[in-house]
Amino acid sequence: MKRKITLKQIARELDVSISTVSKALRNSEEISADTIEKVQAFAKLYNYKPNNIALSLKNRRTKKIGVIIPEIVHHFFSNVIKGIEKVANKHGYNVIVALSNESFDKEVLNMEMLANGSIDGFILSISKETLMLKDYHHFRETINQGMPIVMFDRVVNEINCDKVIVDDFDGAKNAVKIMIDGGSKHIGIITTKDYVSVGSLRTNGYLSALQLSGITASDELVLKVEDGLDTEENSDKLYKTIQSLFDNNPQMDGVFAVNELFALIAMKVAHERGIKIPEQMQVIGFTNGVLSKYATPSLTTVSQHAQQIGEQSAYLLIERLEKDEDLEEDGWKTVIVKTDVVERDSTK
Amino acid sequence: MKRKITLKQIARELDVSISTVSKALRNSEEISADTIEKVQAFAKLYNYKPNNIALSLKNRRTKKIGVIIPEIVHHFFSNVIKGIEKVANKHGYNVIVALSNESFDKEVLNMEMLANGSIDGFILSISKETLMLKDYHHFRETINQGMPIVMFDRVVNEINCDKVIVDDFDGAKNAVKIMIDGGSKHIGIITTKDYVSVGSLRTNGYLSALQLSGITASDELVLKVEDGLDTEENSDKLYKTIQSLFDNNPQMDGVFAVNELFALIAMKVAHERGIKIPEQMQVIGFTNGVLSKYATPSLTTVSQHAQQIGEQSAYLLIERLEKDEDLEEDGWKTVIVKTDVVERDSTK
DNA sequence: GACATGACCGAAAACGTTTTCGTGTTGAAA
DNA sequence: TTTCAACACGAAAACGTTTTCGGTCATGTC
Repeated sequence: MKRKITLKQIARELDVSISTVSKALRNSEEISADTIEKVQAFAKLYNYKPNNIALSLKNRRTKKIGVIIPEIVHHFFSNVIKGIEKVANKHGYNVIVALSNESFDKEVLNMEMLANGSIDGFILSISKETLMLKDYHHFRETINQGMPIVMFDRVVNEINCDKVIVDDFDGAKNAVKIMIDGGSKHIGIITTKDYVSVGSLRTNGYLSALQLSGITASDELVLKVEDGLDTEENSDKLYKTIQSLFDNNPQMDGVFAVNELFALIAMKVAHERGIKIPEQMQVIGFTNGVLSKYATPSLTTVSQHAQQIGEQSAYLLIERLEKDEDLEEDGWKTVIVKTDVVERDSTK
Repeated sequence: MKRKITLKQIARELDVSISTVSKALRNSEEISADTIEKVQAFAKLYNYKPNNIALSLKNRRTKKIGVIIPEIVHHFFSNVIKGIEKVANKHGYNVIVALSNESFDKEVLNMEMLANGSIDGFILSISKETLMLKDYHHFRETINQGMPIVMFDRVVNEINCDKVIVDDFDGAKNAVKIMIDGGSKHIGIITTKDYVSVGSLRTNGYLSALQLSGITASDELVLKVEDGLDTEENSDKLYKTIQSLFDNNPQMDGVFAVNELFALIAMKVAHERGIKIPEQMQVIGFTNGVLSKYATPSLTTVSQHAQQIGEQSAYLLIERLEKDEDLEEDGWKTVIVKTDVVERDSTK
């Protein structure tokens, strides 16, 4: 098995020094035209590419950004990454993705693997388990060692760093308001446990919208889905949980779900029970993915502009990376990206 | 901004040599218990972690696997990655993901970025654009430079490497047979252009099933969707294309779609036209993701055992990586992972 | 007292780059 | 012939590790 060719090999082959080869390849003024041509021809022939590892070691920077996301399958994260890549590539950075699968251990592990030299900075969204455990030591350590972090979507106040978030509260409030305007009186919400920051923010937005319209909230109508139920294995349990929301609230005429999956299942349950959407029940989801568009009926959603979130995150990180090293430490920014409600056929 | 602590700094601080520190940290016999304790305590205090870049350079291996996939959002790829990670982690490897977004240029770019030192080997699924252009030079070059590649799902005969594929032909054949057994006489297929290998294999399976049952195939019933229509921006065009399949074939009573999205849209179109599923039309998709399960009605699919595909790919790659370098070159393996039909409510 | 034996530690090379500084060889000016 | 710049190139250090090969002691043995 052949190895990649190195400067040293080229040098030996052409009977010049390593330095000469290096300079020739970068068209240095110091090297004669003859030598430059000779070296470049040889390098091209053997398809020489500088070894990135050696370069990283020498420059103490990799020009790579590490992205850690909880789940790869959500359309939201996919678009965030698209946004990150767009900005990163424009600035000469590459993007590397690792997954936490919503697990604390994997998050820590993957961060350690990348932090020790593989990348220059992180863009990440915190896993559910981490949020539940409230153990943020790995973020602190990473930052302490001089590696910047930008958090998006699922952020946490306890850590000082740049952040990009969505106006979850207002987004939820607007969505619920639309349902109220459409005539819904008994609106249920399918959300996550409160430790997921965006979940609780959206829940509060929901409550606020109800209050503004003089509707008294009912605990019965609030379903906080336990963690781990949104995996393939536990899908039946999730299904039953949502069915019970319908069982407990026969008068329910609207559902606000904090993600696409929850909304889809709610529509499926409604369909099974002969509840007509949107006539007898309106449904709105959060996150504007493909599922919403192709659901039957198509789902009204709160769109998050995921790509924009990615772009903003990349900007913040690169700005910090390119800034003069030991300048002022603080001045962490938090960028808020607005949401829009995309109305489709699941609302009136 | 603090930098990560290095062996050299520890050595200076403790007034010993770098070698001593290195050995002490690895509990070498050569070092006295006193020194070991002193060094380890200091290292722990300052949270010393060896610099992976330096290690990679020295060892000429990174213990990292690079995965390149066309699209992050498909449940299929998500599960493949899960499988890869499972096996990789068990063998002490880490996994790094990069996206091609179905683009040839990004595929080449990302491979180059990872190939030059960042990883030990690739596991990848070829982008549609690459398949269309039939330009495989980047795969050849990578392999020539001694970096092994394992291809999965979308593979290509022109390249010699280990491969993991699905029995697309048989899977499609079985699926169509189920619809025929269920009474469908005019079965349409929504597939991709032929250069996507799995697309054409599935098309052939469909044709074979028809032939076996004495049904003559009709060109009208075969819809080969153009590339690029399955992105968010072009979703309307895709929609219209599928509508035209219905328009051209009013007698159609069955649809076989080569992916989840196509199947979902077909169901949506059927629903709009008042066609009852499965009574008046049966639908089967390929790939068993969440969408199928939660569609209304739930979708019968050909399940691909994505995780198993990932595991097999990782096994093949690691086996090759750990093998004695300059042993026999060839003997490329192709592993076939079987499919199963998961029957749900969209078939009788 | 000479010598071997361990115990403990350090110097240096190597991985592949880039870059700074130095050095030798020209040809021309003095 | 000497001197000096310009030109073309090489040596070496540095990035952070691991590992091989010695080296320096003190101790024990005869």
